[in-house]
Amino acid sequence: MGALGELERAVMDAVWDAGAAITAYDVQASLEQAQQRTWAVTTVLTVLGRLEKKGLVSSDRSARPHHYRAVASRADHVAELMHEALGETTDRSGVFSRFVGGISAEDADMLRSLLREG
Amino acid sequence: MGALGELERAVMDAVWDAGAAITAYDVQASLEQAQQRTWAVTTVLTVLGRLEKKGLVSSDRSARPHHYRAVASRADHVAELMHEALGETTDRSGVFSRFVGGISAEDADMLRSLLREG
DNA sequence: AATTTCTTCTATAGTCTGTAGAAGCACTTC
DNA sequence: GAAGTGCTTCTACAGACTATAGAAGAAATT
Repeated sequence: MGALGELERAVMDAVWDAGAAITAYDVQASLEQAQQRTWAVTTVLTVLGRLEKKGLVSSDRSARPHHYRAVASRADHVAELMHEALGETTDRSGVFSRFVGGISAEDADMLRSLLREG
Repeated sequence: MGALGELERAVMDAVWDAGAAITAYDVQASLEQAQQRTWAVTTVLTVLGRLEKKGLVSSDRSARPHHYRAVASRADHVAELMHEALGETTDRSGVFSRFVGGISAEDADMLRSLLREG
């Protein structure tokens, strides 16, 4: 539900970029590499816990350094955010028109061909 | 920037629905009609002030009951949210594919024709 | 059993939102 | 011009959420 905070966002990026299940330590290392600072592992664990509560990650607690994985792909997540933004808006054509007007030619091409299929 | 709270959202809806510039009292009345409760005008004014700080509304403070208006249309706002969600995502086709897969046939038609033009 | 490794608990400070009273300013009216 | 009336600004507080991590507890290792 709620939008992600900055660190939560960074952690999700680490999880997504990992592709597979990773530990808090992996996330910690990934964060440190991506940003220019360090975080306590407990901080990372707290955030992972919150992300799990939000349904964005799931954990395997049988393995000893617990493993975390993204529940949905980044693409799924982003697409869902877009749907959420759209919501119940009645003026769909107005929204779509402005949306389409703001994307690159490449993006437009992709959308076009995706709409052809289906 | 930050996502809107529930009341902020309701206030924006009132402003958007008004179509033109409206006063805090108008918003108050609109809110009361839309929901099943009342708010102090000061509450509405505080929220309008916050929305102004966020750049979502602008105010004309020369008129005595100050007038507020939406800076962007609802469609603009929603389209911008969608762009923001998309952000720098590299896997555009993955996102678009999932996004398109989740919209109605009517929406798809609209998008298709909008993409044909331009 | 001692040590190391990892997790859970607990806690604090900061930001944001909801909520609105109190106090101030301006315009009208006696 | 004193007094109301209507509107705005100031100030404030409580609740939620986020960032942050130490301390303490549990488990695996030596």
